[in-house]
Parts: sequence; structure tokens; C-alpha cells
Amino acid sequence: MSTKIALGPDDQPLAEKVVSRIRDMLIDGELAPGQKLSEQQVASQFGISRNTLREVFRLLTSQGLLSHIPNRGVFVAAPNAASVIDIYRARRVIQIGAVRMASRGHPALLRMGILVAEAKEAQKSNDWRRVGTINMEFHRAMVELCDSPRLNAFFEMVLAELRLVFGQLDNSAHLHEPYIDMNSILVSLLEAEKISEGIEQLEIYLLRSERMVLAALQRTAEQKG
Amino acid sequence: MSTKIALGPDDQPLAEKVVSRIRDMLIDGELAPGQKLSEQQVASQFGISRNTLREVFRLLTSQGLLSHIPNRGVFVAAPNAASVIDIYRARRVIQIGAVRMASRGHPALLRMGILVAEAKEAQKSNDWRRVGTINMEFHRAMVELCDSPRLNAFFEMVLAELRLVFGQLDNSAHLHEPYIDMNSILVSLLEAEKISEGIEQLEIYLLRSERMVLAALQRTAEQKG
DNA sequence: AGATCGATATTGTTGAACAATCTTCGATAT
DNA sequence: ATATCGAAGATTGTTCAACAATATCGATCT
Repeated sequence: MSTKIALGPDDQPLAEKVVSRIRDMLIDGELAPGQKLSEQQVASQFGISRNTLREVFRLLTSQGLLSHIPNRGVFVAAPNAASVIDIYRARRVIQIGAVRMASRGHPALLRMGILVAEAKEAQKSNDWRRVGTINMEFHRAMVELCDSPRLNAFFEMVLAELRLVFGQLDNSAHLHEPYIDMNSILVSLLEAEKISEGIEQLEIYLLRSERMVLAALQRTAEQKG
Repeated sequence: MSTKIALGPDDQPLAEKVVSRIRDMLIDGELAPGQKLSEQQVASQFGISRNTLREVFRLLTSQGLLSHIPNRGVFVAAPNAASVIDIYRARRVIQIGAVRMASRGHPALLRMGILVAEAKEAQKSNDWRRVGTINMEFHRAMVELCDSPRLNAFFEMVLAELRLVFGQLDNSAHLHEPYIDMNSILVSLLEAEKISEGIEQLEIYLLRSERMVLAALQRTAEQKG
């Protein structure tokens, strides 16, 4: 059980690297929500000591990706409907606030435009995985309209948690396809400084996206009994 | 150097307790920004092992209260003007979003009303420390208008960081006095469902508060050379 | 004064150990 | 058969001691 995983060069602390590594695994859906992570097992899997792993777990727990129950252990966070609703509530506050600050020529707005173009490219080549990734980046860029590192970091956390849910979904289909056009429209509105209409468009997106995630979540919940 | 500090009953993990303890010390200004926290020294001060303390440090670092420089150590975060500006940027987004959701009879709005009354009481008895505490709680309550645990948690973090700055300021004077009336007006507006005017009032508050903190920060920076 | 180099202290990480707590599972009683 | 209880085993919580890697400091040299 000691299939020590390669961890790359040693410029940043070991714990940080393992944090990134596990976060990626969580986001890619390689670990099932609710699954228990045994200290001994995971430590040997990554070839690190329990003490170091505990630092890693503390970090990921504080970011909502793991959940820690004292004396019971650490588990992969299992977002439920309530979590999803809360996540979208937070998204509305942050992202509407961001759109409100949009101004022509803002680097983040330019980036949003580029990402829409890239999404259309990926759509043409039926690369749905890439469409999904680009969509995430699109919304990250949107929050960068605020020019606030703290808001960026928080939004990053929220998105990571949301991806925990996405990781469980059937990713094969056109999950993100309908959003390409919506994003495109939003960019046009913002470039024309039509803020209110932009907000409206964003709210349409968020509502639709929220419903989709909730429905998918319910489906997987039913599958598991 | 081993003045082991009392840590109370043992129902929650040791690390969590020390996290709270150190957070309180930071917020109360008992540790100077920029000050180095030696692992060995702090560990023996709290009567815990280095390994456990490292978990504590990781937590507090991820919350922005400490700053960790690999191979150099852990330091008390030293928010500068840029940090303060960013904090207020985040506050605007979150709190304006919160006020926008205010509705008559919302528990958080009721609580805001009660806190204003309590602040006026504290003002009468010249209890400025209490006025400051109540003001913090007032804004916490405001964010609770969103009904979002995640936004609450994030705002809590931001506020803690801000208090790091406040901890350094001369707390003797009427720092928070002018805000009592502004808070009172805001509650009245929201209870009358005058959202736009409420937002305006909040923006006035935030701008004034930001200027005050920035000015005070600059003063202490000058003092230290 | 400024650069160089080695001695010292601190951080990063590990492994082993033990107490406290949880889980499992069989024995017993109903 | 079901429920209860308790002991054995496993896991977490925490400490300690050690060592490598890195940073800090001071003395020395130019």
C-alpha cells in the first residue's frame, strides 16, 4: 500500500506540495465525498510522515474541502443541497459586486473576452472538459474585476468546493455548453458599460447553473440510495 | 521561559484551543505586527509540542493573521495600507450585498437595532472599549442578512485582520463614537425598506472608517520611523 | 566599511511511542 | 433472534528526540 507518489522538485515546503496534490485529486473527483482519509494510509501513500500530513489536513479542512471530526478522523467534504445553495448565495454577492465594478478596458474584462473566444474554439472541437475548465476561469476572471486579492482567494475557495460536487457528475455531456453564449452576452454588455443588464444576465446564469447542480446532485444522491 | 498558560477543560482538541487563544491575543493587540513567533518559544509558552503548534500556525496563517515565510519562520501579520484598502474593498462588496438583502423583520436586522441601542447605552457610560466591540458585532450582524455561513466566515476573517490593525491603535479616544449615529440611521433606513439610501449610508460609513484606519496606520508607521 | 566564512540557532521532517478515544465483535442476558 | 455489554484492536491526539536543510550572527580578512 506504499505506492509513493512523485512530488516534484523541492523548492516549496513538502506540506504545501501535498496540499496542492490532494486539492487537485479532490477537484478531479478522484476521492469520493464522505470517504474517510486514514492518516496512516494517506501518509504512506504520499510518502510523508503523519505529523506533516496533519498540517496538510488542517489546511484543507479550513478551506472546506475536508471535514474533520475530532477523534473520528478526516473525511472528504460531502456538499449537500444546503451547501450548494449557500455557495450560490455567496457567488451572487461576490460576482454581482464584481460586475458592478466592470469598466471598459479593465484587464479582467479583456481576459473574460478572450476566454469566451477560447470556449467557442473548444466547443467546435467538442472538447467539453476544456469548456468546463475555461468556464471556471471565466468566473475567476470576473471576480478579478474587484481588484481584491482577498475576494479572489475567497472565491477560489468557494469554486473549489463547487468543483467537489462537479467531480461527481457525469462530465461526458454538454454540461457547460449553454453557458458559452451567456458568458459571451455578458461580456458584450459589460464592454458597452450596460451594468444593470449585465447583472441581470449574470443572475440568469447563476440561477440556471444552481438549478443544474442541484438537480444533478439529487440524481447522484438517489443513485446511492 | 515555561510560564505554561492555562488552557481550560479538554473537550475540544488542543490545537483548536490554542488557535482561539492566539487569535484572541492577536486581536487584542498583545502581539506586535511583524513580530517573529519562534516555534520553540511559543510551544513552551503554551505547554504544547512543536508539532501541535505547527498545526496551529498553519491554521492562523491560512486565515491571514500570521504570515509564514518558508525556512524563516512565522510572523504576526503586519497589514499595511494596501491590506487596509483591500480589506475595505472586500467589505464594500460583502456588506453592500448584505444590505441589499435586508428585509423588515429579518432576525439580523432586529439584532442590528438592538446593538445600536446597546451602543448608545455604552456611550452614555463612556465605555469606549464596549462601543468598539458592539460596532464590530453590528457589522457582523449586517452580513448575517445574507443568511450565508460561508460569507459570515469570510467576513469574520476579514474583520479579524482589521482588528489586528486596531489592536495597535490608541483605543482610549472616541474612535467609534461617530459611527453610533450612522449605524442608527442605517437601521432606520433598512427598517423602512429604503435600500438605496441604506447603501448610500453604508458607503459613507465605510469610506470614513477606511480613512480613519489609514490615517491612524500612517501615524503609527511614522512613530516607528 | 564591506565581503567571506564558519559556528550556532531555527525550521522542516521523520519515526517511535503512549494516552485517549472510537470501532468491532463476540459473549451474555432477555 | 435481538439487544446489551465489555474487552480487544485500531485510529486519532500528542509528545519527544533526532537529524538534515536553511538561515542568522559574529569574527575575520581585505
